[in-house]
Amino acid sequence: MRFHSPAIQYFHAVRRTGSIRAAARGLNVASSAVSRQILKLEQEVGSPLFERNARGLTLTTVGEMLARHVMNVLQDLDRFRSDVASLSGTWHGTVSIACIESLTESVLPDLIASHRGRARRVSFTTEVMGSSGVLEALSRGEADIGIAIALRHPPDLRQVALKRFRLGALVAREHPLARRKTVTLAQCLAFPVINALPELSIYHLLQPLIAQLPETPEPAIQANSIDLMRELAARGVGVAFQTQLGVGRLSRDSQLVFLPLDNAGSPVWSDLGIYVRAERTLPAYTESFLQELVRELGERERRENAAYPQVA
Amino acid sequence: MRFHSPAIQYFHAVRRTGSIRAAARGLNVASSAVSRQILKLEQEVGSPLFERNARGLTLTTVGEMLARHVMNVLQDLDRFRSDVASLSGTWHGTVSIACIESLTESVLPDLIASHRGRARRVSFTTEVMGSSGVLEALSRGEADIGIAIALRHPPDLRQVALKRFRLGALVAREHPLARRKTVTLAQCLAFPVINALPELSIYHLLQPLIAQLPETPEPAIQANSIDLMRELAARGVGVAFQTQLGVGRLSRDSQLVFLPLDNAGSPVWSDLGIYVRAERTLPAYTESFLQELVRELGERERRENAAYPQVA
DNA sequence: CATGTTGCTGCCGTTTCGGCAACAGCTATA
DNA sequence: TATAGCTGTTGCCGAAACGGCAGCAACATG
Repeated sequence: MRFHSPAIQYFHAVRRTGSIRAAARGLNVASSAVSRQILKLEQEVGSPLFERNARGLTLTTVGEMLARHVMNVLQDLDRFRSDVASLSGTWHGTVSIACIESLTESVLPDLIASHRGRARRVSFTTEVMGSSGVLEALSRGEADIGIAIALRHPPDLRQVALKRFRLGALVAREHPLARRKTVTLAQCLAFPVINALPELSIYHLLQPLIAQLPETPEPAIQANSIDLMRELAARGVGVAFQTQLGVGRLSRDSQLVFLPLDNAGSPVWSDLGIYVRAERTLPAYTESFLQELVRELGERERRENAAYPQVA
Repeated sequence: MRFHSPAIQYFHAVRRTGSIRAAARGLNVASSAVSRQILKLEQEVGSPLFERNARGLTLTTVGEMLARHVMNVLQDLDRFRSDVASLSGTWHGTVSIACIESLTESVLPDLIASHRGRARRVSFTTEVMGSSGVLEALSRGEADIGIAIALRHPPDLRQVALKRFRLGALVAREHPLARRKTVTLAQCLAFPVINALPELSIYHLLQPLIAQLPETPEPAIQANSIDLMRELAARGVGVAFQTQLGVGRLSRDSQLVFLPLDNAGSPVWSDLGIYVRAERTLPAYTESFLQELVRELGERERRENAAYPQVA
């Protein structure tokens, strides 16, 4: 089922690899064939598509425009294929997800497991990265669904849903703060804290609030792994901060306690966005999983915000 | 700039014409070439795309799926072309509009004229048809922008905007009703009326209201042309019904008077929808005109609904 | 300076494409 | 019922496009 001219596919491969020879290797063809198709494309468009650096190729402005078109074509071809397959009862395909770390502890594994239970032929590829990386991966067509902190997103992406979760402190069961219902940032900073490094979005949520406090916090541990921070908190090393999303099981086993943050009387929100390329119709199986993801996150949002009292 | 395999374009032509030979004529190639490309496509998809009737070809279910994909590809190619062109300062292209008759008197000619004044290189194709025809033309990819009475639209279309205009009676200046501010349907039916035939949407707006009246109206003129109905009303033949959109100039010349309908104390609305294919990104010049169209219709909606009193 | 990489280009065999003419199947008309 | 006109399909063959091989110059890295 390859009814698009080779030029399209070759161009796509060259854009991804940034090199003609590398693309040729991946396509199992001679590099000369790839080179010629690119040259032919440039001749037909009437403008160079790549800048030839000595160490590979970079897209020109026109090249980026064509890349957008080619991505639309190939992604829609994918959707068409899945539509035809689903007509003959065969539902198969791969859902590719790019997300931030908060989802890996409970939300994503639960969802994928339950989905695979129903649709065995749908496989998954998930890649964990930073919020901006998620958006970029989506833009480059390297993922179908993205979950990230809701920043300003580029116009080629569409925000399917926006869910807010309360940011809270994570402490061991034996921690002095553990018996409270909520905590303020100042109360936490009286103890050793496990700070997020700037590459984590939690850093950018908390930093402005910390800056407002009169006292400078005592030296603390810094980390860039949500998982590590959680485990550290469980061992009583200090107070960690994250949304309750990343702490489902551990808190069920009662090793950890989650305390919603109270910032001058109001909660601290962490906004999670679900993103998709705008110029695209998803394959049925991807759309189906997306709906479940939105529903599940909405469910957790409702449940968690009901479980903890509003900070008057 | 034809970097898509001939099969795609041939398939598209065959779908439109419903015949291989007709498509071949339009493409200036031998019919055998077209036939082979279609056969090759069917082989690669693994399923027939057309049903061979003795008098031409009809799409199968899989064929319709491919048609959707091909339309997405070709329309997006169009957008890409316009993007490249606009990069070199050249803005040209054709905006294709399908709309109902109410727009032809004033809205569309005004807008097109003013737009061509600014962007001389953008040309227009407009086709007038019934509301359902507008939606079908859009679905088939035969128009870029559709304006129709806001019915339930198929999922492959997107309603860009929804504007409501008051339905009213149209009478000559000398008509006995002409001095009123508003009229009820019953008042109109005391005079000869010019009824719309079922192919016009006005019929479906008024019929349920007429059916509620106790008295059966006296025999009247029936027509399927908004223009004709307007001219008849101007000559004092009877009372016509339409939105004020279709009566801009004549009422300015004071030959006609527009009287908003009052139906048991509330206005009678005619909902106008602006539609676009959902799985599509419009070329810049089309998008630009679309924005103007939405703005202009919104402007008229505001102006007209302010010009006439609310029926308490 | 040597080595490895990059993209590009003749040369040539293979594949694909398209035009011509003929064929079978069907419909409408006489 | 016979004929004319349409439909899509199929061999045959020339032309165009494609792809592989080997070699080229340009540049980066050691």
